[in-house]
Order: sequence, then structure tokens, then C-alpha cells
Amino acid sequence: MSLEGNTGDERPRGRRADARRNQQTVLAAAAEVFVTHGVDAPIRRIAARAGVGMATIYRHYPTRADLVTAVYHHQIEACAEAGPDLLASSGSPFEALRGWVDLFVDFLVTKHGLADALQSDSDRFAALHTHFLDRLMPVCARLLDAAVDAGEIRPGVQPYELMRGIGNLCIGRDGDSRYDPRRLVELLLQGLRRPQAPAAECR
Amino acid sequence: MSLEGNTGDERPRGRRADARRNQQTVLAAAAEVFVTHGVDAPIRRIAARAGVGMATIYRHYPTRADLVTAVYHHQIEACAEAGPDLLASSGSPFEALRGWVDLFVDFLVTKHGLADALQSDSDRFAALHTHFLDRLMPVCARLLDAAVDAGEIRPGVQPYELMRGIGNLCIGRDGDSRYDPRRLVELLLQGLRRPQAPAAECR
DNA sequence: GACTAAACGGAGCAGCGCTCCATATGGTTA
DNA sequence: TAACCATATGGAGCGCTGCTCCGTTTAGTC
Repeated sequence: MSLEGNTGDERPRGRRADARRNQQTVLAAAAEVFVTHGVDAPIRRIAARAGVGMATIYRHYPTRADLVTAVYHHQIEACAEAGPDLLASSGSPFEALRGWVDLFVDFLVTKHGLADALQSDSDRFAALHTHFLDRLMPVCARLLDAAVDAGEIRPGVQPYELMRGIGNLCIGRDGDSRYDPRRLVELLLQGLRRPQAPAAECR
Repeated sequence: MSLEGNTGDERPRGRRADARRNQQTVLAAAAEVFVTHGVDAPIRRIAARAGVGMATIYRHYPTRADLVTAVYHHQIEACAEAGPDLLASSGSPFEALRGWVDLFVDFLVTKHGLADALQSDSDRFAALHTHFLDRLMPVCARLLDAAVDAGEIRPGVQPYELMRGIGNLCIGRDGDSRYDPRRLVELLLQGLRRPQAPAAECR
């Protein structure tokens, strides 16, 4: 069952540089393709996107579950690191929060697909889920706190609450053009905003 | 979306006899193949089993969801009708109950597969589920009552309780050779038995 | 028996997962 | 620097799938 369930940047010695590089490329390509075409997307397509052969993908990730898991870890990490970065670079904490939520929504496609990809392996899935909460809840909390401190959103919203809410909004199965999770998430975010003090642009 | 979501025996006039006959044959073959190979079994295989061409299946059931739904209805009906029959023909009510549960377990494969086959159409699924309960709970209740009246099993077990218990036992994903739902269901049934009065064969 | 609309079967096409092996390349050693 | 080879690569190829098209067969009717 391929023990290399790591983030993809281990084994600093012994592996050739191109191998390591390709592994990262594949990871990034898979992440993109999963978002746009779901976790059932053909391996061929991911290979094409990454500009590598299919065998390369199969070598690094023998099963689809391995690939999905790797992308999952990769995206959790990216999401976690993006939090502070966005806070530093964005115009306001709320902007940062919105940017972060955008990444988070992308990530959820993978997370929801994970359950299917892992089929019955519910122990493994549970472990991945707790890792998810441990890593991302603090990041979300910091973003919320910052926005609250800046007076942009109402206080009292819990990170778990928000993350779970967004997660549930994104469950509405793909392919249904009548349902756009992103739009609803944006509404949710607007709902967080502090009731505008004056009433110039409120009308 | 193919409105022919019926059991397959409607339209007594206007359709040719062979068409009707084939539809039934396909239904039976699909039911068997679903049990042995899951609801994702290749259409080819079902066609071979039924002794018809693939086009015949696609003509009667344009999508896989249509086929699964039809089998689902068909099996509910078979299960429902089998209840009284078994009660009349078996040596004892408990024997009848066991025979019925056996059919029921077969049926559950289809039911669980239905959720996947229907993908997002949760309204349709909910409707099918209530039909399932409405039709089968009374049958199960009669079998339980009869076995209780005959003093074979302990009283007080509710039909919903039993059906749901069996249903849950059968969730453990297929392909895992370590888990045999049928064995556990048999254990459950044995657990229903009234504590033997004397103690000759109890030890 | 003849006629025709309905029904049929399966070859054929496109797309998929996965593997095999001839080729290319990075790291290492002389 | 050059030569060497274990490591890594790419994509043709195989077997399987879903689904369709169309020449053939057949049930029902006159």
C-alpha cells in the first residue's frame, strides 16, 4: 500500500533531481485538474497537463488513492501557508479571508473526492480528516480574528463553524449547472460583514 | 429522463411480445449480476447473461440509473411477494424469516448501489427509499409476528429495527474478503431466537 | 403467405487504466 | 572533462469499458 504517503518533498538524497521536480509538477497539475474535472479525471489528462508521461505518474503514485491523498496533503499545506501570506499582502484582513476561502473551496473538491477514492479505508480517511482540522482551523482562526480586530466582520463566528459551513455548501454534486457553491460561499462571507455603521452606500 | 420508471410490466398493448419478454429477462439478469458483481458491472456482462444484445438493454433502459432503478423496484416487489409465499411453504416461520432475509440481503446490494447510480438526484432517491419502507416493513412485520407467535424468536423486535440493522451490516464495502455481511446477518438472526427452554443441545 | 413496423444483435468507435521497454539523463567516478 | 550506468522517462500498446449505428430478423396483421 505504498508507504510514501508524505507531502512529496522527503528523501533529500538518493532520488534524482528530475524525479523530485517531476513529482512536484505532477502534484500541482493533479490539483488543478481535480478542481476543474473532479477526482475521477483521466490520468492521461493529468499527465498532459504536467507535461510528463503517464508512467511517471504511476511510478510516483501507484494508485489513484495515493495521488489524491498526496494532493490532499499538498493542498492542506498550501492553504495553511497561504493564510499568513495573504494577511500580509492583502489590502485588508477581509480581503485576505476571501482569498483564503477561495483556496479552501478549491481544496474541498479534493477532500470530498477523497472519500470515494479511498473507498472503504475509513481509518485512513479519519486520520486525514483530523490532520485537516488540526492544520487549518488555527489558520482560519487567525484570519477571522484579524478581520474582527479590523472591525470588518462581526465577532463570535467560530472557525470550525465557518469551515464546516463552507464545506457543506460545496457538497452539492458537480455537474449540476443550477448550483454554484462559490456563489453561495460568497454570500456567506458577505453575511459575516459587520452591519455597516453609516448608511451611505447601504441603499 | 425516460419516464418508464415502472416495474416493467405495463403497456399491455402496442408493444411486441418479445420486447416485453426481453425486458423481464434483462431485469432478472441484471438483478443477478448486480448481486454477484456490483451495480457497476459492465452492460456487456448483463447482456451476455440475459442472452440479448447490448442495444436491447440500452433501448429499454437508456441510462444505468434507469436500469438500477428498475431492478430496485423489481426486487422490492419480489421481496414483498416472497414474504407470504415463504410463510406458506417453509417448515416454520423462522425458516421463512431466514429465507426472506436472504433475499433481502441480495436486494441491499442494489439499494446501496442506487445512491451512487443516481448521483445527485437526491429527491428521486428519497422517493425510492420511502417506497422501500412502505412496501417491505409490513412484510417483515408479518414474518416477525408469525415467528413470535410460534415461540421461535423473542418478542419485541421491531421490523424497522431489524431491516435497518441488516442494512447497516451490509454496508461494509464489497471486495473486502475479511468481511462477510451474510455471516453477521446469520448471527443476528440466531440472536433473535428465543432462549432455548431446556438445555440439551445448548452445550 | 406476404407485408411492414418493431425489435434485435453485434461490429465498431472512442475513451479509459495500466504496463512494458527502448531511450534519455543525472550523478558519480576516474 | 569524459565515460559510465542506475535511475527516470515517455508513449505505444493491450485489454476493457460505454454507447451507437445499421443490416437483419421477427411478431403481428391483412
